[in-house]
Amino acid sequence: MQSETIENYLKTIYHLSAGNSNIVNNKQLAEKLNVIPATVTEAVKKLHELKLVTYEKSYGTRLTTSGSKMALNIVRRHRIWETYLANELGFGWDEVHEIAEELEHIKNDKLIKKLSEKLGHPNFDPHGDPIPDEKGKIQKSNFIKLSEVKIKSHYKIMGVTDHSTTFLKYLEKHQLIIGASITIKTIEEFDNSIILICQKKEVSISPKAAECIIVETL
Amino acid sequence: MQSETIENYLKTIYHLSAGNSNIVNNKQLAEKLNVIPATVTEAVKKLHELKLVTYEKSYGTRLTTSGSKMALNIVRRHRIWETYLANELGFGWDEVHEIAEELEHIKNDKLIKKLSEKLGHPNFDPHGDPIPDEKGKIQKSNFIKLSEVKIKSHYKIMGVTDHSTTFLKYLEKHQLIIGASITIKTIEEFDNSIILICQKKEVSISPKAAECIIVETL
DNA sequence: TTATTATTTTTGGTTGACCAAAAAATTAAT
DNA sequence: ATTAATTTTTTGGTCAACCAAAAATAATAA
Repeated sequence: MQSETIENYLKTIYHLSAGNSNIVNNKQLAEKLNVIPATVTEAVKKLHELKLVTYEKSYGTRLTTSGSKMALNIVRRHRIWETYLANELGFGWDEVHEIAEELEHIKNDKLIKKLSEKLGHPNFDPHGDPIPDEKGKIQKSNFIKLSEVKIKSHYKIMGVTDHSTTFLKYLEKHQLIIGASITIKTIEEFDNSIILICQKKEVSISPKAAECIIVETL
Repeated sequence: MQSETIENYLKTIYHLSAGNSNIVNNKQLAEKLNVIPATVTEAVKKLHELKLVTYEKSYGTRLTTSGSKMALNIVRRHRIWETYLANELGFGWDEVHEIAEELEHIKNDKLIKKLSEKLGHPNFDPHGDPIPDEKGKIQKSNFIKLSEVKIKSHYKIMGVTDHSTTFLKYLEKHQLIIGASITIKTIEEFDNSIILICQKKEVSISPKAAECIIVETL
C-alpha cells in the first residue's frame, strides 16, 4: 500500500471519528474519499494487517494507537502548511486547504520542524483548528459548535469544520471572521436557525452551517 | 499516465538532453529513472501519444515544444523550492535537492509565483543552476564545466550537475564552495586530474568530479 | 418476526507502472 | 561482410488501487 493512500485513509478515519477514535463505517469513509464502499473494505483490511486500525467484519474501523499517532502527524503537517501558506506567503484562508492537501504528504520531519519554528510553534491554524504538537498532543480548549450555543451568551468564532471554498466564502460575506465576537440573539423554534449579532449586524445562520462553526465560550 | 510519472520522465529527458533537446536513448533514461529499458519503451510511447516527445522506434526520444515547456516548468519549480528551502528555511545546499524532488510536483502556479516573489525572483538556485522564468527562458551565462578549463586561467565556481549528498559533502570538505574563485595550476597528463588553487590551498580534482562542477570564466 | 432497506463484502474486472526473459533490431568490431 | 555486443522492443506477468454488480449480512420498520 502506497504511503499517500495510507495517509489519506488514516486522516479521513481520524476526522470522521472526531479525534475520539470512535468507530467509523465504510460508507462514510467511501464518501469522503470518493471511492465506492467495496474499495474501502479492501483498504481497511490492509490497514488492519499493518496494525494501523482495528477492523472486524461488518462492524467498523477505528484507529489503533500507532494509527492514531500517524493520523495526528498528518493533521499536524496539514495545519502547519496551512498556517505557513497564510502567514508567510499571504494566501487567503480559503485557499490554503487545497494546497495543504498535497503538501501534507511530503515526508520530511525536519521540514515541518523548520516551518513550525519559523511560525513560532503555533497551536492553531488559520481556520482556528488546533495543530497537534510533535508528540500528537492537541491543545484543549472550551470550544463548542455554534449549534450548541445558548441564547443571550457571548462567544468568539474560533474555527470551522468544513473547509470548502463555498462555505468559507459564505462566512466571509457575512463577516464571520476568525476571532470575531458574537452574541446569540435568538434561536428560531421552528427550524433551529441561529440569529446572532456580529459586527453590530444581525445574521441568521442555518443549523447546517452552525454545525460547521466552532466558537469559544467567553 | 499519472502526472507525476509524466513529470519525472520529461524532467529526466530534459536533463539528459542537456537542455538542447538532443536525442535521448532508452538506456540512459532507464538508468536515471531506476527502471528497466522495457518500461521506458512503454512510457515514451505514451508520451508520444500525448505529443510531449517525438519518438521513433529504436531511434530515440526528444522533447517537443510543449514537452519542453512542461519540463522547464518542472525545473523551475524544483529550483525555486531549492532556493526557498536554503534561503528562507535555512537548509544546507546539500539537503535541498531531495526535498525539492517531492515539492516540485505540487501543482499550483500561484504558489510558485508567491515563492519566487518572496525570494526576489532569483535567477540561480543554491547549486548555481539557472532558474527558468515563467516563460521558460533561462538566463544565459558563460559557464563551462571544470573539465573544460585551461591552465593558468581564473574561474569562479558556479554550480554542480551532480546533486548527490556524497558529492556535495566532498566539495564542502575541499572548500569548493559556490562563489569561490579558483586558479588552474596544472592538468595531469596521464589521468587528466585538475590541480587548482582554491582558498590558497592546492586541490586535486578527478576528471569525473570535474565533469560535475560548473565554473564561470573570469 | 418477517419484510424491507441499508450496508458490507465478495467476485470478477480494469488501468497504470512496473519487471523478467526472449526476440528483434541496431551498432561496433574483426 | 559477417560476427559479436549492445540496445530496443515484444511478450507475458505482477501489484496497488480502483470499479460494477451480485451476494451476504445487518439494521430498521411494519
